[in-house]
Amino acid sequence: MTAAHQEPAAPAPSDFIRDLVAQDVAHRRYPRIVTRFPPEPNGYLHIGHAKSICLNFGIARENGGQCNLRMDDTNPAKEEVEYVDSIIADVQWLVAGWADHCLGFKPKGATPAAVTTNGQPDFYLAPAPKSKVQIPNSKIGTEPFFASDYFGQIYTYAEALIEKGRAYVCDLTPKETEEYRGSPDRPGRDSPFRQRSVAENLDLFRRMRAGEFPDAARSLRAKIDMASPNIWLRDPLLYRIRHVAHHHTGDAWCIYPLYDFAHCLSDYLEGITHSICTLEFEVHRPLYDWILENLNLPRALPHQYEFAKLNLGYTIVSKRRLLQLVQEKVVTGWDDPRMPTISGLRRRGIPASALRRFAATIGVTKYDSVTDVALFEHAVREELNPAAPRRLAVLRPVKIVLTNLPAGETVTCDAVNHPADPAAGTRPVPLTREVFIEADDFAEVPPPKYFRLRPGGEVRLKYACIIKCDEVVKDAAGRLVELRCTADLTTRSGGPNADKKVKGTIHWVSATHCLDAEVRLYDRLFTVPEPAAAEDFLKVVNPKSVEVVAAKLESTLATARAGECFQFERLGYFTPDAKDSPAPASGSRPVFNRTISLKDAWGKGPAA
RNA sequence: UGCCUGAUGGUGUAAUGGUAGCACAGGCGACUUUGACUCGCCUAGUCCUGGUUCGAAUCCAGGUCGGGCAGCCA
Repeated sequence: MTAAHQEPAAPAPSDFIRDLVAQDVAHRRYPRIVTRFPPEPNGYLHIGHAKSICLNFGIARENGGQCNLRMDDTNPAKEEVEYVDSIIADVQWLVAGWADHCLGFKPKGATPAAVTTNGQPDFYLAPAPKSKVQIPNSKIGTEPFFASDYFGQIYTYAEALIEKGRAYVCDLTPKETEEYRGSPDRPGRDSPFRQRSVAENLDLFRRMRAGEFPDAARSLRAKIDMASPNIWLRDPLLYRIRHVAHHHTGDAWCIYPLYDFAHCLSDYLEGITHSICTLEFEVHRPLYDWILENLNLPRALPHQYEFAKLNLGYTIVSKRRLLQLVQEKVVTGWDDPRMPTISGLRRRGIPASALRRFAATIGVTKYDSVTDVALFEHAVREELNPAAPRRLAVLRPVKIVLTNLPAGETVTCDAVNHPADPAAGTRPVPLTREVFIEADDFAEVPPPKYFRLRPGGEVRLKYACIIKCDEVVKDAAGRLVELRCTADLTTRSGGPNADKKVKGTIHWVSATHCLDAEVRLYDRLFTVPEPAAAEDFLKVVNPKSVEVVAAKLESTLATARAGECFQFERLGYFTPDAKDSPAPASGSRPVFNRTISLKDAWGKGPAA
């Protein structure tokens, strides 16, 4: 984006969660609103996470609060630092210029501090001062929150539960545990180890921690109710034994807390007020509350709220399946521009503001829906249209010889940089004897209502003049070689016949001044509206999701850099590829990605 | 057949007992040196059956249909 672009002055969004937050604010139930975005670092963030980020950061922003970025890293078997790095980069990019002042990071290495709250011992981990939030990853700087930084504290809470008789060490095997749990319509049975003494539980739990037992030999369980209609209240597991190194804590632990135990406590330790998650955690909420309520915690407790995650048409929004696409090399990586990952979308040229606009458009509800991709595409065009400078580029060139223009002569034309913004100015584009036009813009046998170039017909070269097609030259095989046309220079802007009307105006570039480039044209990755519902989603991958063309660009595009977005007139929005673009001035062909085509009422489909 | 939860045009949503509105998509038209943008007009909806009420998308009851939950995943 070359032009600074402000967030649209839209009315503050409203939804059922924001309404609840507003009530809590009105009743002063918390000193400050604190939310969190808690991804597990086992994959890259995608557009569904973008919805959640916009919700959590949006609420923080609208209430003068803060939103902590927290790695929910309690399962070392699946997690990697590559993922934590990508998550940090993606969140910062998405939030930049919008809610970075709300982004909660902690001082590097910080863990919850012992404090006294209302005369009671307590633990709390404050975010870093705002001034330092901008420099994550430096040695003395800040970093995201990590659930794994709370393992010590969580362990202490586990012992507290044991001492209260609310948790016990269970020796059932995983298989037996499943059998004892019962089923949704059949109550479970008590574990034979349920009545162990506090002393024995404490001893066993400490020995679990000390590494005396092999994986899965024992577990720590909450003692709640094996007959509960809610499966998650049937003595859920709190801790499991896993002799595995952790990406953040190394070999410090061989027992790891499960999500249900770690999450609510992480929220509490960070002073989270509103813990917002997706619908599948609804049945876990009673457990979330049970754990916190059974620990006599002195500060106000966080509460969990659930919303429907995003489902997008023609798209897969599932880390597991996205990982499959990467592993099976259906795409080139997590940041392939066809991927709905935040890094893929960014590389594709989608601005962060478009993701935010999209999030605001779809709102937040508990209704499980499939959002039409058209809503997303609209948000992208809404952001790009006012911001993207216009350029001329020909994707599938056809040569035109302007027979009345001498070779070597250059007619300099003025092209406007943005039709809606005179301040963007103009740039010179050279008209020469040989130019390229789009293959689509000539039809030897035009269909009805076709108003571009045809044999004997006239068309305007945008910003230049009207030309007439005198002759169609073909080779022996009948393939089009070139079009021989005459240019009517009196129809140039400012010329005596400038106002002459022709039905069509087409884009073009000078054959002698243009730049060769590789342009990648992307289409949807799947051929069906709901690939997630397909028997095998890999079988509905669109075989034509990318097409690479050798294009001719106006020479001013030589200095374009990744991150900048241009509208190639009549075609769509394009951006230099951040990974494959050659170094500037290297002389190699630049590589552009098509972010999105222009709407096309004529072709009724993706342009070009 | 257990528990939790939801249902408003094709899609996403608003209306919080008082005129069912907005956006997208679709259609028609105006404008146009982008078949874009912009502008105007149009199409199209409260899951069903009862009940409460002067008045129900909203409250109540019963149904129907959808989603979620039985990992030592999150």
